[in-house]
Amino acid sequence: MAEKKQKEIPKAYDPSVVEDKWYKYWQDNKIFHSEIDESKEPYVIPIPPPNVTGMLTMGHILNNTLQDIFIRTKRMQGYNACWVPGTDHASIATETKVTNYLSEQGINKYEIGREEFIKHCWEWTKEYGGIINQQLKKLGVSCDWDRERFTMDDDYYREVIKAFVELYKDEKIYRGYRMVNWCPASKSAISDEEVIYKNVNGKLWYLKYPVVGTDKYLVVATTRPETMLGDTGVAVNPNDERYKDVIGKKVLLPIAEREIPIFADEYVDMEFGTGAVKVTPAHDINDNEMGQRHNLKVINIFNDDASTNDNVPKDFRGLDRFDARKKVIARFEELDLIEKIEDHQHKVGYSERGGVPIEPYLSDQWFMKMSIDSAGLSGDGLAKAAIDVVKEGKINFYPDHWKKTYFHWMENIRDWCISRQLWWGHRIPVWYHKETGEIYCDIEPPKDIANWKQDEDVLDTWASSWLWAHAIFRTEEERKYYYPTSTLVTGPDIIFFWVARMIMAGMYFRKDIPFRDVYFTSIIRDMKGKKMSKSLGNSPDPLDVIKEYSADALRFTVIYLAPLGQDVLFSVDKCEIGRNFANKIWNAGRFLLMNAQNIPVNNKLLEKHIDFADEWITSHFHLTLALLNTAMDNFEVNNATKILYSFVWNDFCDWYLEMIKTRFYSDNDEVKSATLTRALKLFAEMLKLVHPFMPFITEELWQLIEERKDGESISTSEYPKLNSDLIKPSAESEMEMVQGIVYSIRNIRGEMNIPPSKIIDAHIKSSEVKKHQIDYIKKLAKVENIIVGEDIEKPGASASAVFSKSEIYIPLKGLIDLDVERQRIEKEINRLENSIKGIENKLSNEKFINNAPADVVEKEKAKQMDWTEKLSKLREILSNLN
RNA sequence: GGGAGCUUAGCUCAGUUGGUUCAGAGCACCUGCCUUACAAGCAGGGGGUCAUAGGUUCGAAUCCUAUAGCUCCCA
Repeated sequence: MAEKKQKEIPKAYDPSVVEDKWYKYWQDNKIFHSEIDESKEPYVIPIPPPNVTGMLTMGHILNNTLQDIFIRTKRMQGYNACWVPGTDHASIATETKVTNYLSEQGINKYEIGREEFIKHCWEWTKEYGGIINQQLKKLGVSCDWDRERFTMDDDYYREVIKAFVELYKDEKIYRGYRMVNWCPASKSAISDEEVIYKNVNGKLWYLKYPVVGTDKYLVVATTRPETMLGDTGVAVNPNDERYKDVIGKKVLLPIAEREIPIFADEYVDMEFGTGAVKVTPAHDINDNEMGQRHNLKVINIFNDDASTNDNVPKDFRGLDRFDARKKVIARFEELDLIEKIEDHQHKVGYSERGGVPIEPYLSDQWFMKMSIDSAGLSGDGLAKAAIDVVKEGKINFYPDHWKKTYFHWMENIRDWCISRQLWWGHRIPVWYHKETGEIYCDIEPPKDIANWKQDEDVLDTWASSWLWAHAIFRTEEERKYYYPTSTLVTGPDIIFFWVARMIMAGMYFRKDIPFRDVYFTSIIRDMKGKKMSKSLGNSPDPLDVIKEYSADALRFTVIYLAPLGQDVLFSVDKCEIGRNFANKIWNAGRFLLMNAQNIPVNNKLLEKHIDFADEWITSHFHLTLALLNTAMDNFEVNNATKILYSFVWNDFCDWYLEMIKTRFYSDNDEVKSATLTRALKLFAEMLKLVHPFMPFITEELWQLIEERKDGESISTSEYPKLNSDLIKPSAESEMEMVQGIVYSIRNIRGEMNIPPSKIIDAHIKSSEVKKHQIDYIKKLAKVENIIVGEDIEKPGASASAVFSKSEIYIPLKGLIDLDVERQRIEKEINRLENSIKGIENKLSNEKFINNAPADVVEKEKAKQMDWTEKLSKLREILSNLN
């Protein structure tokens, strides 16, 4: 390690080599691996498993950086930190991809059969699976990779099946012939949550149905004329005067030539269309409910791919639903049964994965009981317990307002359709007896398997990932130790899909919450506010960004830009924030390490030659730590980055490092040594605070500071502990004064356009400025000679400033521009006058004096005195100038 | 139709329990600097009626009401 220091430290930080080197080091040394350790409290994060075939997005970057910040902080704070990574099998997404891939090869899924198809799925998974995890490693995430899980792993699979059986035996799962959201593209049911509603510019067709026994027509308005083939009634509102006389009569349904009843139902909106609606119980959820109320026939007119079936007239069979629409319209036109066609914008449900309009469709499906009863109190579904634990504050949401959304959904929840007509996934452990139709449900198949036929369906992916929080742990012993987990970091878009269901699963299977805190991340948008997505092409590839700016820079930038609960407007060039910050840290380290090549480090001198600058930076370090701890406790991670940024850049670099330079140039070797030793120690502590945010650069520098043992890492070093005793008001105020004087002088330099090369002097009239502060003021304000005294007279042709009780004069013979100086002073006088006026108004207001707390009044009075004093000094200066 | 969130400097955003050193940061802009850690930098500076209108209060960016605009979720 000694040679390392001798090496030239590059001027600019080069992350490319450093990042891969340390990630390998961390893995080789199992820094992130966790085992049960009863002496330590566990801190656990279950990763939201990305799709096994997914690619890293900016959303993943934000989400995983947050998790890494939490877990790294807790690890350093002495918790047994365990972050379990993994992927889910994404049943419908993966099956769609594999199906498409195979059909490109001319292979039909149904021809090769289930087993063969699943083999292809596994091949696909092996080829593309895990890419995302390799990508995550580039980000520096400290997951325990030895614990990586996949929802289709044998033991996880078994866990899912076991859960199904348990729920079935407890009568929480049932099979029913129900109307579900049918995706004709994947020929499967999907859940309510997988339906995306889009605004569609469609038409409203007004169709004339002849009323039987009259020469009149009843006009119905519809957005889906093709479904008329399945109509079994026409409904009107019972209060609708227009239709009172036709209720109870029948219409002759055109094309189908079938008589169907006209009936009254409160559901019908009199304002919409003509006030008369066609009713298709097989293909619309509301119609289905009306049909049940009025005992209507149910005629299913579609096959599972949404083409018309044999329940429609011959000419109309075998047509895709959109072709059927055209043909129905054409026939109505021939029959002169269209009254009019209007443009009409309405919402159409689309299948999230299939991308086609969903079809409400009656089929046999498996459901899980969710609902609470109408009073919202009990019910036999799973929702109740999950509502309670959030209400009782056992689980916290950040931001808290997501609770409202959560409760609203949970209280209106409907039973969950968990069966999918797919092959890639957990096959439902139910067998039907070939002779008797008897149902058998268990983990193991029936012994006389030849007499049974297994259900063809698999489970919804979320019906496997809802077990994630406990199923990631393999043994009961581990579950006892690691469960409940600590923090879940996820997007609000899956609050229903996943968060709510995990809570239900936790309460049902473990009788305990799955996690204590849920952090909902922001959504990453582009600079125009559009959501980043691959299809829009506005999402940068995170790996390119890492290559260009470094993982540390990307991490820091994303968090810096992402306040809790707010969306993030991101563009790649914003990563300069993180890159520049990393460079700043690098150069601060470089400065100290370069000095360490000439000045010996000696820990025995740590407490020697301490002055107010050291006390001040230590005080500020602990002040910062206090703020940082509070921010982290409240999950204000974005705030935490700002706290760190300002300490590192403004306090440590701008002031402290500049101040220790005066001592590095001292001729007292012990002073030099003590100063450097202390600075390095503080720098190392600072690196620890930054480490969870920027793991790579901090590890690199930490390792350069001194020789570390094999396998030692900043990741497992001890996090700084807050020591409030070290927060010293005396040092803070002393520093404040030095800074104030330095600012004043710099301001004069700046306003007067005096280049740094120009040597100036300062005369300070003050009883407060102490000898030991003068060197610092000289160095920081670039002043050659300073005269301090209580009776200093203002030298002629000088610029002036007042800070606190001190008057500062800069003799500027030949340099001073009296107009500029006058303006400077007048500006300051103006500012003061306004402030004082405000305070005077306040203090002359009796109500303020009477009502405001005493300390506030005192504060205002003190301010008034200080400012008035300062004002009179400035006025004097101004008048002398004139 | 119901709900949630947002509106502060040219841009992107902070601002916890209401108190003129809280009107702030970064970027951009202007001026001066290659000052032996850093030009990815240093020093200085300009810039905002805190969406609008009312209200509560001694005092409002902060609390309440209404209005306008934007975003999202649910039906």
